[in-house]
Amino acid sequence: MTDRWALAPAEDGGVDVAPLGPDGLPAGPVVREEDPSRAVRSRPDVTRWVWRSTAEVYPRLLATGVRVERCYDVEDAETLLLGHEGRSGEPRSAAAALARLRGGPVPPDPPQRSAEPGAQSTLFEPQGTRLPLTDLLTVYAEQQRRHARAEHPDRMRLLTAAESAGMLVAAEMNHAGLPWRADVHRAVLHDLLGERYAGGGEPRRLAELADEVSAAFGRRVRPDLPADVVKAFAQAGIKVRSTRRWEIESVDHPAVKPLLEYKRLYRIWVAHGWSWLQDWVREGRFRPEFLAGGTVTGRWVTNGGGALQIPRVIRRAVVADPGWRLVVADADQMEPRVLAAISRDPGLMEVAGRESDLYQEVSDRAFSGDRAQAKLAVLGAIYGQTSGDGLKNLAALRRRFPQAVAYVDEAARAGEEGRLVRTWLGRTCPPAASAADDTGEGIPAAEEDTGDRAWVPGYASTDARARGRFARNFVVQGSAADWALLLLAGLRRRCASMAAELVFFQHDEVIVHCPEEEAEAVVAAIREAADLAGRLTFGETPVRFPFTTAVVECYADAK
DNA sequence: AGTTTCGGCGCC
DNA sequence: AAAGGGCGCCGAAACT
Repeated sequence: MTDRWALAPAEDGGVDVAPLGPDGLPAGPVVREEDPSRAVRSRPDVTRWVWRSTAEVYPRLLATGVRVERCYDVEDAETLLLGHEGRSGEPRSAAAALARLRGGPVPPDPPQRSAEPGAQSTLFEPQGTRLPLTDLLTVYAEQQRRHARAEHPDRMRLLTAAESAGMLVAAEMNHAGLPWRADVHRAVLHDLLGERYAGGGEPRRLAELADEVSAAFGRRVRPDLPADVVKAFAQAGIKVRSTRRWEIESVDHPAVKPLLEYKRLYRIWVAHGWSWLQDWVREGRFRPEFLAGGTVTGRWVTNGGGALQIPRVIRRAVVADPGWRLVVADADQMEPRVLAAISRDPGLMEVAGRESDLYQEVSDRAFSGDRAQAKLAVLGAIYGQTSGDGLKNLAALRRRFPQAVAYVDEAARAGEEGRLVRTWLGRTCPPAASAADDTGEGIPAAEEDTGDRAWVPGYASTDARARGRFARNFVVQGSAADWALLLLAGLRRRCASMAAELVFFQHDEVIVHCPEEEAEAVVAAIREAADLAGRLTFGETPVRFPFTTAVVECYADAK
């Protein structure tokens, strides 16, 4: 029978549900259920739930122990479809989509709230305009037709399905939390920073380093104030334009060493110190809010706690529960492998078809054995390096892997010219932030007077160049994010039959928390999911996506 | 006084 | 060696 059902929260705390036919329209009556969890639990044969917003519905289900196999997130799909259609500036709520269909006034999107420490407030609040189930399905049915009009309909369907799966994963990670030992964290802080003083001021070690810096300059200097430091260097006869580490490092002055150490420890103190611990860790779990597809490229972001920037020394505090393990899995050289897959460059695909160190392989072929140079060249090509040794290295890369370099060059040109640029699955980079709706898409804004100027190498404006670099990186980083979604979806599926839980994801790295006896099965599941994700995302190519996996009790012991 | 931007740096 | 992509976070500085 029907395996797709739709679900829409009602005003009274209940939900409306209805089975869907192949056309995406109701294939049976709409039923009102008082208890959302029971509505789902009592329909175990449903393999995909269509709903407005995973963030609205799914946390409530998880709180009562209910999980779903798949979903389709209408508002996420709307965002992806609008982007693909070159309409990324338009409101993306389901209500807006409905209004566009009916020709009424289109409501603007509600402002996004930012997370507050420990608030968890998003769990029970609808964060958008509710839509009656029949209206939601009107939007859904039209979205099905819009998929068919996409540049690659099958890929577009895969993209929206994959990102919906990612939203389930994100909600489940938010629910599970990352195992966190506050006592270990405190021990690390004490070890690095020394005792805290009453009143919330700097801990002992920072105060000592500040004194050393002041002594070296011969006057009181606050090392946390860049302007103060620049002035102090100037008085010592040393011109520095900023206090960035790479600029200070080469300066010959006794203040440099304690200053750099101060900056390192200061960073840990303010970003992951005692107040962070107080704010973000509860009952042995760090609970950031993962947001799938939170960036233009499709990379995830987190709200609160800086979960994607946990310093290495602090990872000591991430410890598995007793009898459990952390399976830490890191994709090896993901971005160049993705470049091989999307460009179909024969040489690079052959290199990426091996599981061995890709940079070493590239180096052997194009850089006479200098791995570091090869790595810089590959990353420079992806990031759009414009100067330094990178250019010389790029030439060597271009000779050996012309199709790969041409692929990112073409993306850069499209970006500079203001054309749409897409990932392999069809996530689309807006041409530029529109002047009307400048809510900060992260896209460098277009200049007003360059629209009709032909693209000439070397003559593009600074802004156009920035857009070019963005677009060049977008196709690789974004396609990598496409692949990562498929990986997560596959891994989630394999973990569903185990006690294992996904607890962390960071671009090309995933952590699974599982009983010790499941660890080897999880390692195997990651490899299988990676292979499958490679085939599903990019089709049949020789490219492999190997992982480095470690089964550990403590995150810091991985790699 | 409250809000936004900046400088710097953590991660990939 | 030098500076090219994506983020979030913090305090201070620069606004209103």
